Amino acid sequence: MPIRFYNTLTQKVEDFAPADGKTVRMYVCGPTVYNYAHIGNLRTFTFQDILRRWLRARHFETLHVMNITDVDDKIIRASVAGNVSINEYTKPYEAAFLEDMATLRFQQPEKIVRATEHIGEMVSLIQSLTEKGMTYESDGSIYYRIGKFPEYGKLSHNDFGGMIAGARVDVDEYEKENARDFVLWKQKKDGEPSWNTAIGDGRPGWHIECSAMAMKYLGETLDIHAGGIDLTFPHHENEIAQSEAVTGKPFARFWIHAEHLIVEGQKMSKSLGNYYTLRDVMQMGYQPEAVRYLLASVPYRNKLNFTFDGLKAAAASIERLRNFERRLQTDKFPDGSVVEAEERSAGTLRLFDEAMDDDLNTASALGALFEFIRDSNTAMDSGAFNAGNVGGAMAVLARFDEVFAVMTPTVAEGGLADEEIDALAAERVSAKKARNFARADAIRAELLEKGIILEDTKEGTRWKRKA
RNA sequence: GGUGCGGUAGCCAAGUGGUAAGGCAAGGGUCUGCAAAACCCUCAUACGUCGGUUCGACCCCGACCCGCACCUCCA
Repeated sequence: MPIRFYNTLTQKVEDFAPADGKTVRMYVCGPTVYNYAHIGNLRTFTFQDILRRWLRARHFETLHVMNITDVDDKIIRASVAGNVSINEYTKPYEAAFLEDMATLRFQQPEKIVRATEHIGEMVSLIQSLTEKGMTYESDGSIYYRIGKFPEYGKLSHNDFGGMIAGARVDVDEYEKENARDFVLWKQKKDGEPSWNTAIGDGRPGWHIECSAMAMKYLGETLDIHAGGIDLTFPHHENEIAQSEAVTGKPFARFWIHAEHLIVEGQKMSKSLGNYYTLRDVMQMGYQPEAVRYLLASVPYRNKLNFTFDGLKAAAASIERLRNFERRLQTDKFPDGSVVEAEERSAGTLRLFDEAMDDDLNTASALGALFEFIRDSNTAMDSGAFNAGNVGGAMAVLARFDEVFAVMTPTVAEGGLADEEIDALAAERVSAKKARNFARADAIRAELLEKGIILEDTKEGTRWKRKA
């Protein structure tokens, strides 16, 4: 079975393959760097990372472009208020975002592009639109004339026909022909940043940035355009209008949108006090892997209810996975190989892949994985799992971690090094042998304090870091 | 009002026209110097409500109730 994705454009789950059969040309709407990313943003970006990783797991190459919006109304307002340039204002947030990406183990897109570095491309695109009669000027700004693009609304499945047919609907302080016409180029305002270009002194509208950058790096028709569900309208609808009016070709073959995240059953908002950044959550003592796991475990088209109970459950689930891996690595199994165990590994791999192929059904993929772990543990307990089966089981975990990427613990800064832990663990074993249980327990308590858990097993003492 | 999504056990969540994956929590057990940790077992006569179609529906159809999102900046 091929990979299938739900395509917002057709409202159907469709078989996916890149147009050239090899490289997936994918554009994702990245952050507007006017603040730290919140966990809602990060849900969408986690989805994008899972998407990317799965495409690669399925042996496609990726040409993945993410934009960074570093000029927009909010940025300008904040930088003016802070009396700094927009560049000075956005740089720290851009750096923070890249840091968050790394913390959550997102693979780097092949290209990360900034709006302010592509003003020329935007201007050219606006000029092309003007040549086609798709624009008009009003008050020195340039607008897109949606009345000239009959397919407007095809992505969001809204029928704007009535309004388009109607005469002038001026609901704005600006003179627009149609209420839904959107700005391509804003005339310069005093005290605000601007670029002096062939189409005037001003700055680009938000929507044109993505059309211009996507087509520059990926060509006229992308394989995938992804983003948060809220961007469907108007942002992506407008991107289609801008791009297709110029090229006459479909802008993207697949539009994939991630649902939003809510917090404790409510919409996340600063006023409700349930607005969290990754930094906030980590300061509360949670590991980034737990955040990543939670954000990845609910299929991307469902609303995700982010709760701290859920975060704890995610950490516990990761523990179970790591415990299984540790058991594979440290237990002594009989020589040989058990056929059923081999079949179990192969079957799980198949189920896992099928679930992921099915529109990235991560919940179902996890179900197959945990069933495998339980059955494997049972087999180990009853001697029906041999040394020759370790490789197959490790391959299952590797497949899982290729996309979920949560198996390796994040080592806290200033934490104990492995060697120090080994030494203390060894000292405790000696103490135990000498029946000095007080000292042994003291060491255990000390390590636990630092997030290290000791386990006594038949094969000796082993340790792990708390998830 | 328009468009779209969803209501499955304490919580999260998958799923199929033939009678409910998985995770967490909880209870029981194995192991152990006691613990901890780990592992195993148990855990929805039931899938928002009411009708209909069907030999049979949680899964199809209709109505209704509830929640949410977008239609304006928003991941």
